[in-house]
Amino acid sequence: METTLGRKPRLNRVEKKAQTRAAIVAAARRVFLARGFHAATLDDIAEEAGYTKGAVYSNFAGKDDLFLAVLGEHYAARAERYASLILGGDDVEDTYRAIAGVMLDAYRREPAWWPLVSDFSTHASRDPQLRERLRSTREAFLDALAGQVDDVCRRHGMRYALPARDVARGVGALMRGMVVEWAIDPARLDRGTFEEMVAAYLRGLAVPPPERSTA
Amino acid sequence: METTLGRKPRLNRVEKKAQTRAAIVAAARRVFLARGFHAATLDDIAEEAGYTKGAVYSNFAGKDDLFLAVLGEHYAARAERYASLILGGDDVEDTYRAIAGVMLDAYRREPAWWPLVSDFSTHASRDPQLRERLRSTREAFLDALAGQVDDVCRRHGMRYALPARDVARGVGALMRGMVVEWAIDPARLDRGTFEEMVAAYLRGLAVPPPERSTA
DNA sequence: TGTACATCAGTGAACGCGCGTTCACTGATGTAC
DNA sequence: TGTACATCAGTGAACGCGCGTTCACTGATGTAC
Repeated sequence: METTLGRKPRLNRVEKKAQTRAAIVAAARRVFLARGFHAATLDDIAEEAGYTKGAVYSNFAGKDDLFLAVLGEHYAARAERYASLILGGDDVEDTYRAIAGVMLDAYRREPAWWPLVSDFSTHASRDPQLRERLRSTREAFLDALAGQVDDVCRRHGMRYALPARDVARGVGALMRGMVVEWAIDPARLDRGTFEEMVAAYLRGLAVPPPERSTA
Repeated sequence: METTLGRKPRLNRVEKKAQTRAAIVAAARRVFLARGFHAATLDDIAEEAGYTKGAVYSNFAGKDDLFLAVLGEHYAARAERYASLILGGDDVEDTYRAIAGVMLDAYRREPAWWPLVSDFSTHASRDPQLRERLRSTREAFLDALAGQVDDVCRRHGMRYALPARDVARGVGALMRGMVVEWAIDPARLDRGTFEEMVAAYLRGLAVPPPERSTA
């Protein structure tokens, strides 16, 4: 005796397929994170989802297409969360460190995510069509981040020497690069150091330089 | 009638093996750059070098070991070149832009190099022994870069908020991250933008902030 | 200088293995009447 | 409501392919005497 909010025993074909697709994407995310893009196999993913490889091919064009689906969901969820996360205090420096902190926390939660995207990017860059799909997926995500940068500018009455989108791209690049360092040598992962790096980049990009003697 | 400086017709075993090894490393570099770490095969490499796969295994423990040899040679050559390259003018800003320029030129010359190292890093991070070998190889290279940072400090009578090694690590990270962006969307490769990013990072990291009214 | 033996860099072929993709098929769901 | 047929999500197995690694062997180089 379940309400309509509970698991419906009867699903039509469209609903059932959507459910299967979602299960595969969720399973793919886990397997990709656990094994990396190259080492993750469609067998692993199908089994993790409780289906066979055929089910994957019934829902996706192939491994690349499946990964793009995982990536799209990830970015959508991230953009939503970011939208209300980086508020910070009255000091811009606090906001800068908060930005670094949010990224670092995400990394600590899923350290394999960033290398995963890096590997897929290298892979995708060798196939024009795939590269274009990845590009547009990422660019949509960068829109959200650029919006955050604009918010920071508005709140603190300032501007940067580069377009908001490039400001965000740089922060992401710094993070992505440091993730490689941390992968090689986890001992280098230091919150204070990374906060200082991000803050320095944004501080140095601000124009005119922020005056500390405002308050 | 060649002098002793010419190609010696007679090579003893040690010399001949060293020659083979060098040829394989050089061929490996080309094939890795052309196809990427995962897609490059030992068959490709051996053929490119003019040997069979057995010759590779006679000189290296395997694919990973061979890549580390390529990496070691690259870093050695780079460290040497850097040592006399980033001189810059009287303005620190010029030096910052020169640093960005040197990296960008290297990228333009061999765009596949950075993704190659990123992919190998992800790969190596999954094997403790391999990761340690990569770590020490990289750390040696970072020593050279840290030396460059110290030179800049000495020349301009300044210091940074982070140890020289981390300053360098951050610049490298920014570059590595942007390379991923450029791989996805080559149109984003813009000299001015990247110079501004690197300059902003270093400018923001300087303590106390550089005074423009010195001259 | 010459001979007999030892070494070992590089050969060539096979091994062992697993992956992404395809495809004929099935049986539950959907549709037409 | 019931029947006959159509659809298609997911199955299961095979296909096609290539890779990293191993290994018995060879023949040129090195060594001992």
